[in-house]
Amino acid sequence: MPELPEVEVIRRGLKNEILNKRISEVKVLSKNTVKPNSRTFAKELKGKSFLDIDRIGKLLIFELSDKIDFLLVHLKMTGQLIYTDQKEMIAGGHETKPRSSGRLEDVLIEEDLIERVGGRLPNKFTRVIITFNKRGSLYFNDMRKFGYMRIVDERELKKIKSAFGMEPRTKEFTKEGFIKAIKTRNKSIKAVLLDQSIIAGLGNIYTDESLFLSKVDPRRKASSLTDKEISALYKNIEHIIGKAIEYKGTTFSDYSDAKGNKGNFSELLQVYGRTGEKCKICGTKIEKIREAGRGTHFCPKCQF
DNA sequence: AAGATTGTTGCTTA
DNA sequence: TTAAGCAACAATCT
Repeated sequence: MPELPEVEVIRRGLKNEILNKRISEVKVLSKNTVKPNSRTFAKELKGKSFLDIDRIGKLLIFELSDKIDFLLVHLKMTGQLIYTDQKEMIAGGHETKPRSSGRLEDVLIEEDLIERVGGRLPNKFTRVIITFNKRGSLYFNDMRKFGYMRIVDERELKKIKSAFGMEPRTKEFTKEGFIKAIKTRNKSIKAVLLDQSIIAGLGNIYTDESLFLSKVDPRRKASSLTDKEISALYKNIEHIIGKAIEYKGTTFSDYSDAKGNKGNFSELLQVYGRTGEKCKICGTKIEKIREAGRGTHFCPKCQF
């Protein structure tokens, strides 16, 4: 369930840790997770380093030091990217006891990581391990195996990027452009906001939250929204995405940042996951329906 | 024990 | 072309 804010927090965290470090080892524990195949994947990464990490929508883009290829990572629903340079974590499989050095500092760091990640790494959901300079490792965990890692060249990257719509909090995300994008669609506003080719980065949580803040019923046809409503929606999307990044994302079940930390935005959620609870504005019970094929939370009194 | 679940793609139908 | 609905991907929880 990572959406734009969660992926952005991961991107920033990772940038501080792994740039310009030589990749010494690549372990693929689940072959369908990487494309095109395990052998090519490992070969393309080994010996290189990451020069930069970029993002479009929910897709992470790692620039490789050969200046030709890029590593794309999509976390889909349950993917996690966690970096640690704890030797114990790397050395010990989940059946092995941690081999702590015994130094107080190391023990504390290790216990802290276990606390945050919920266990030692790798765990049974670890699909890929990328190790740098024989020390720190980047773990790609993904319970449901929907996520992927993929190497592409510049041409493919360009093509993939072109399929994304405008992205909140960038200069292309203008009020005028947004109004036009909404007004010209006949499907529901919920479906439009979730459509990555129209607006990039919103998922189920921030879509429901933005619509609540804007007092718009998620079932409304996008084209039926007034300029005033769309303007409010525009402002609220910008606001909520910014706020969520500030709070390090929303942790519902699987999300954690690059260091395994949980996000703190959950406490600010107004409707998502609050089915049957009281609306914080009017006290009416929050309802959950199905719209655009997704569980959709809203206040039947505040949103119309 | 059937049904629901965060994201995305692709297929079918209208 | 556009939109809606659904299955699939896999694992877990209720």
